[in-house]
Amino acid sequence: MKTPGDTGFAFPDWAYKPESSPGSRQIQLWCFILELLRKEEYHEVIAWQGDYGEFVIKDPEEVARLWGARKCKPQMNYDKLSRALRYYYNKRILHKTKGKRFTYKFNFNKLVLVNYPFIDMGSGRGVPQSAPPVPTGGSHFRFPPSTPSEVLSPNEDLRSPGVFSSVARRMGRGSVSDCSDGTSTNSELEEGVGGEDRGGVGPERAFRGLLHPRLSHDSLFRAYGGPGGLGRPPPGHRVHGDPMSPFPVSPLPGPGGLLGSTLSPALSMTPGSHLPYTPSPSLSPMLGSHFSFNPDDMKRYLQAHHQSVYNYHLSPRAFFHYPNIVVPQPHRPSAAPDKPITAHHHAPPMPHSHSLHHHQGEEQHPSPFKFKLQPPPLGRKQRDCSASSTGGSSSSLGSSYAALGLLSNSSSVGPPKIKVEPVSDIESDEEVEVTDISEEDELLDDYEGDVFTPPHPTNGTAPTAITNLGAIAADDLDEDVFKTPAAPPMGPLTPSLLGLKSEPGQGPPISPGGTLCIPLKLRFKRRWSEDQKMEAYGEREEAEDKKVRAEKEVVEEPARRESENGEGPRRSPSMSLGAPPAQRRASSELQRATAQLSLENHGAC
DNA sequence: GACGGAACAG
DNA sequence: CTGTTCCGTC
Repeated sequence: MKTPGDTGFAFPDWAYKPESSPGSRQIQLWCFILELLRKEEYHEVIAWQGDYGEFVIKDPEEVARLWGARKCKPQMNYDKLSRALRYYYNKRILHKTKGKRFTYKFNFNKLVLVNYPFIDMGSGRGVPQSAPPVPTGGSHFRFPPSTPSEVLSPNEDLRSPGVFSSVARRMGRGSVSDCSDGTSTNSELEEGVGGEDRGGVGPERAFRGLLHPRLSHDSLFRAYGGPGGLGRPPPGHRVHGDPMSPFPVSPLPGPGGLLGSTLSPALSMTPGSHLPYTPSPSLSPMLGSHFSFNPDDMKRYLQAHHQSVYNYHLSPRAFFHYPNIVVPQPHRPSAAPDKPITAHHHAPPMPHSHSLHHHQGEEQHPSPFKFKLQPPPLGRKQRDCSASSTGGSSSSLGSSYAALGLLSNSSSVGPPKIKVEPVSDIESDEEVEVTDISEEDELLDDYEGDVFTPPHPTNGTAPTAITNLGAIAADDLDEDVFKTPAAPPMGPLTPSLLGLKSEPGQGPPISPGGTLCIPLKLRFKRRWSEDQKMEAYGEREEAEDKKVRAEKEVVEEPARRESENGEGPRRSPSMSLGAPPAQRRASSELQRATAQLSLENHGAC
């Protein structure tokens, strides 16, 4: 299963971002390092070693030379290169392994998360051949906090927790450079990613290819049954991916599957749990009136949410990332992820679970569902060139572009339909992260403590989950703490992912597979009531949000000036970050439900 | 060797 | 912005 060309992964060219971001125009050092790391031929000069994500530069000068060659900087030397590397510390892309010469460690949380979605993580393809040892022991996987100023730098929108965010954001903007210099790896990428795609795709692959990273792993997974859902290999199934791969490839065996492996503990809590969902009364027709489980109501209800989300929770940037993604065909609603096929047990009393049903037939394997991607809200230079250039070529690339809102025409969709699905989103995430640092930490700790089982020693098993360090922003643990959490093969992770830091007595029941067992109906109901509560909270939250913002941004002119480019307020008040856990949980559920519904509703597409 | 400030380049 | 180049410090 390795990719034909198999040099592992490559970064899509959208990552290049030729036009903007001067600094990212070319390959970035970390990409380059990764590139070397995955090629056997360079194992003499640089190789994975030690902890997960840790690598040692065996021949500094050679690496420098190679780097210099790549960048056309003949004068490059290790001293300079290392300076560049050091800059990554603050970005939390890398950190130094103290005490070991020439040894650094990647923060795969960000890198992988951000970059791998476009790669075939699902099949382990596209993963570096050589990879760092699987996590060994720590339960933590966080980066030492960067300075607050760094992390919360105004440039980062104040909300950026860290690299993860910044990288992701950059990605969204297309500025993250890809690892290739544009000459060497695109093909790889296509082969690796696109190539396999054609065959039978695993859902995750499809998702990844199609969606924005965050969207893909979080919302999508949740929407599609989360762990163990579609097409996932049976639990216990092999952990695939490169055994050595540092990238937590999807391969979580079993239910923890994509989610577990892909998501980082932190991340897991962010998107869903943080989902700052704040209902918008005006947009929620049903709120306050009546609610029934009849499909129409549900639909409206959810649509209202969508709207609400759209209007209040997504910033323009978010749109850029999730340009009206319409998920027409569900693959499989989250409700029945693990029991889908045999749904009879507890088939959720969903009114229109029909779509569900039919899919059940085809079940397991996922059809890569198609997304309708629509043009981003607006503005932004058209990066048609890139889109067109790759458009048809590789599915993955195409998807990537699509994800970036570049493929608007491909699916000539009329009026932009706004179906913002899984809201998990990006921006909100970020905001949340910042304001919720303390909670994040708690969550993380929680996660680490409870959910994360100590990584298996390098057993060549699946790499594990990538943690989202970005979310870790503030805390500081020293590097020893920075261990990769191993994705428990089975998925102890999931619970937290789905349940979002499920509190012992409170989270939704989780099935063994990590799937929620609550019937859809029930969930909706729950959501319903929560929404009502939330409404009440709405204002307060907003206020809080502002407060927080004020504190952080201080003089920054807030949003009074709603973006001039009518793209919608980039910072929506409701994006609130500080949503109480309960709300967050609810939000995530909403997301799930929404996704489901939306999927069903669009089944026709 | 590692770190990080500072100036500067693209 | 992402580096690159220098350089002083530990």
